Amino acid sequence: MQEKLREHIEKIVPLTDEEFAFVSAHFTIRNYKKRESIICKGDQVNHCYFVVSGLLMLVYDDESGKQHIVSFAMEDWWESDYLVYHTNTKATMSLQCLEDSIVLCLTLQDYQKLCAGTQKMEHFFLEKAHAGHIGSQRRIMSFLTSNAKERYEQLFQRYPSLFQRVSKTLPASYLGVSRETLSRLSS
Amino acid sequence: MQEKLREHIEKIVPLTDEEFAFVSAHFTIRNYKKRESIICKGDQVNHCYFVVSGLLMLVYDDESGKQHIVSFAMEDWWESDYLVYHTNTKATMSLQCLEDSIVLCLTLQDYQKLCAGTQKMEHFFLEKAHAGHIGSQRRIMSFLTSNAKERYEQLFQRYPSLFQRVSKTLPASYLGVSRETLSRLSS
DNA sequence: TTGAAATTGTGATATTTGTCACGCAACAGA
DNA sequence: TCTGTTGCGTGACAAATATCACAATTTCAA
Repeated sequence: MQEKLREHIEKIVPLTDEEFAFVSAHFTIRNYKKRESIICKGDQVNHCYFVVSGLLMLVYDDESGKQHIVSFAMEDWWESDYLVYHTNTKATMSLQCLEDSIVLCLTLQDYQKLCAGTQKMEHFFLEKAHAGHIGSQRRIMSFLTSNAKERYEQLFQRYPSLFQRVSKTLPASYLGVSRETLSRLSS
Repeated sequence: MQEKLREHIEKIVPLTDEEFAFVSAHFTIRNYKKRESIICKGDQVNHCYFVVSGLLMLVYDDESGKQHIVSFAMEDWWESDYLVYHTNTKATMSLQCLEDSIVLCLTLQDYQKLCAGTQKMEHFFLEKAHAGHIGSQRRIMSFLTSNAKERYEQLFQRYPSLFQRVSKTLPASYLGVSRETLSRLSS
């Protein structure tokens, strides 16, 4: 399990065995079943999560009861309600498992210790944050420049497997389209 | 000029005079006039920019000639075509001045030197990257949960001055709405 | 000052997308 | 196996938004 984390980090910064032992000691491992919630709306958010295996989604439920998927998190992804994680407020979103999943959990305190303790890890998280920012920007561009059909095609091209792993309602609410419209587009 | 940068950084990490002198030495200052382009589509992107004063926009022009505003950058903001900045490819977007502007420029090499040289700066940029990521996520949520009118109101509430500083075509193309629709919404 | 260009509002209409309703098929749990 | 739930497609219609056209106003440079 931890090996996956090491590989993942070492794509960006190489680590000695001792360094990785230090890093690794800050994570705890957890198993979740399909449909379980890792974070519920209103929770204190103490952890961010590295997905070892499985599939998660970060969801916002609006007042009218509609679900909006802010992001999916597949293997090797980091996820949390970051706004809340960094400001220590209560979760506005929930983080749910779409498949049985194994995650590594990191508390905010340990995250800060890791960053302060080894510049390598701070660098690693900086690179990840950049990648996240660039990814979000791509998604914003997609909203600005593309209609529903084009956004669907872009998502399909980027994550073809996603459509086999989850029901089509979910990509629809990630794309900001009703499931009926998505159904018509994809047929 | 550099004082603004120092204040800005010190909101996150305190710096000694020597430290700031070291940081400051990596930036060069530039003036641009309204309508000038700091980055043009196709350029090599060598710098990222800290806006001392003025107003910039990051724009993507699609094949059909439509303009899409990926972001505005006001005083105290950092901006660049980050994807390109970090991957050393050619600009897909352009960065234009909406007012006479003063910016501080940082090359990628110097950015890396700064990060490697002082953990404080790496930490500073990490915090900035998080804030950027959270901001993008907010905008994505806005696309997912809100119609044109609500998005307009959110933007207006967040940056009321923007609507006095630029023509209404621009907020429209930031919101992903035609200028006609925006005009009808705001009247 | 003056004339050209840019900005803005608004009507008419087309297009895209959402909503509601329904039936059928697949699937999971008792 | 039975049965309720969920997922999926699709028709009919409604709502949101885009597009095109035009006139009034403002801005700005010669």
